[in-house]
Amino acid sequence: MPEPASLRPIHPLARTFFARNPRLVARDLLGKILVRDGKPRLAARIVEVEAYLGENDPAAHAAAGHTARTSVLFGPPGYAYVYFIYGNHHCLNVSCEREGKAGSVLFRALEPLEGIEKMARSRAITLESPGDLPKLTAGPGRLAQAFNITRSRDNGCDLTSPNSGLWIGEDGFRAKGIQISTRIGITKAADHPLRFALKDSAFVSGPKRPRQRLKTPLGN
DNA sequence: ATATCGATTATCT
DNA sequence: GATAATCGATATG
Repeated sequence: MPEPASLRPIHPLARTFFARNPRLVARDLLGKILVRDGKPRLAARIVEVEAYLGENDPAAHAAAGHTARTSVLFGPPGYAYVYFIYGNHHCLNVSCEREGKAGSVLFRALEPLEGIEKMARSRAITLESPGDLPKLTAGPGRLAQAFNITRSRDNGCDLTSPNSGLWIGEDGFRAKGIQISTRIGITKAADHPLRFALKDSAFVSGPKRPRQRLKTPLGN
């Protein structure tokens, strides 16, 4: 698989970026880049995220209150909240708001940019065509596996600092179209428009054609 | 000490 | 579209 042409330099985001309402952070994270330093470095553009609004959001883990598990969510903004789900998968969030006020953004899908072969090895899949690329990072569990993100290794790490080895940056890319829809895989508070995706990205998770509730026009 | 369930994925039909 | 797999956090006794 060919590696894409070299990117513009990637600069880390400031902590103030995350010290806001999760919906704003979620929207603005589209087009930013998740980086895992190493040999080679891994980099992938954020194309799908979901906002979780904290203690008053029944779908958020923070609704359980401040426990050992949710501690990072109630801490300062810009830190990784990693949880383990369904006995198999890790998922990555970044904390938002401020110390004492929970809120986070779940990373749901990425477009691979650098270190694609390494991601494929971590995912234990063989890339046979460009059409296989979404299998690397389309879905929260998949992207965590591609980046070797685990709770023991990464929970609580500072995503604004390249020194942590896992961080979020920007390269000047401007998101063009943004698709807003309801969050996936939850039962509580399921009907709020808190899922954000880059329109027309082939790397977004979930149904290919976003479930169209179009009514058939009369006369067809 | 034990039971429940989940911010998912892969693999079927 | 449906479902099995799998385990840690949490609630309850």
